[in-house]
Amino acid sequence: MTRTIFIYGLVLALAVFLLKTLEYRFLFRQLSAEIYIGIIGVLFTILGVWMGQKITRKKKVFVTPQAGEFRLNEKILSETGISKRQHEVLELMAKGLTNQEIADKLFVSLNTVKTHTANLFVKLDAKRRTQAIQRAKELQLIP
Amino acid sequence: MTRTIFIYGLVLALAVFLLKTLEYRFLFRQLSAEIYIGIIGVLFTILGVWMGQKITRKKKVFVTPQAGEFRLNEKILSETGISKRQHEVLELMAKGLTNQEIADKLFVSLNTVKTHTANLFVKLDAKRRTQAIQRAKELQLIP
DNA sequence: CTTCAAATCATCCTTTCGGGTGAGTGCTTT
DNA sequence: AAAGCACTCACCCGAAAGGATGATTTGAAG
Repeated sequence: MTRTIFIYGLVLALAVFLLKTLEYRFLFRQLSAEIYIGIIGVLFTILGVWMGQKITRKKKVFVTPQAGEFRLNEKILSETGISKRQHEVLELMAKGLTNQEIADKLFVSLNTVKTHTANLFVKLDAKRRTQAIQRAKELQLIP
Repeated sequence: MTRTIFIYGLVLALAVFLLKTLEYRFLFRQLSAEIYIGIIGVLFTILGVWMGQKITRKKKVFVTPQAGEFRLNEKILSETGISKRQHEVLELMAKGLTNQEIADKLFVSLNTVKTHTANLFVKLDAKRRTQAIQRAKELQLIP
């Protein structure tokens, strides 16, 4: 953003200087003022279009984080107090695995998984696993 | 798009005319050419930004359908043979509601919802509701 | 009018979830 | 050393989910 504005200012200054220099040499007597203004207008319109895209494109990158690749929101992760192990369980849960399948995959007992899920539900303020998944996606804790 | 270009042309012509008229009356002797050009530049830059946004905004609507808003994939919906009612149930299921809550919301019995979910699982090739939700999202049947 | 699919509801039975509670181990922080 | 936390596991119990099957109604298509 800052660089975009800087470049804009640079081009603006350059254009003013350039046109001013040319004005008294070749163009002023050969071209009418209307055409002169028109050229400037078109030039800066193009510049404006370019600038506008730069600015809005960067905005869209920040506003829509779920578009494209997933990036874990570690801030919220620490805020909710979800541990690594719990996050693992959460991911497998979201894939549609049962507690037993999760237990097998993580080489722990079913009861352990149930404890993890129970703690997850509290931290995610959910009553069911489907709700927990929904919440976790909103909070960008899972893809 | 066409209207945007039309408006642009209109404003361009208007500006040229306006500035040309003013030029020989008040400004030309009072303001230096640099400032004069600068004003034109800034004006048309703003115009360019506005135009660029108009154009790219319309492009984004057509080019990136899944980024941002959700658009149902009706092709897959018909391929899987999921009915309207089943799709309703699917959406509520994905929100984390229990079968009983879905039944209350749709004014049908719990058994009816269970039948719908059972049929959904077959059509989505899922064994559990969490799996069904996962599959449905992949197939763009739900947001 | 018949056929068919969708939607509705039911009953029976099994599996999975989730809540509550207690407890042992190991690592880090104080 | 003691406290705190994450991780582990266990048992009990009720709620929710899921499987299988049969039945009725209704609207659309043939």
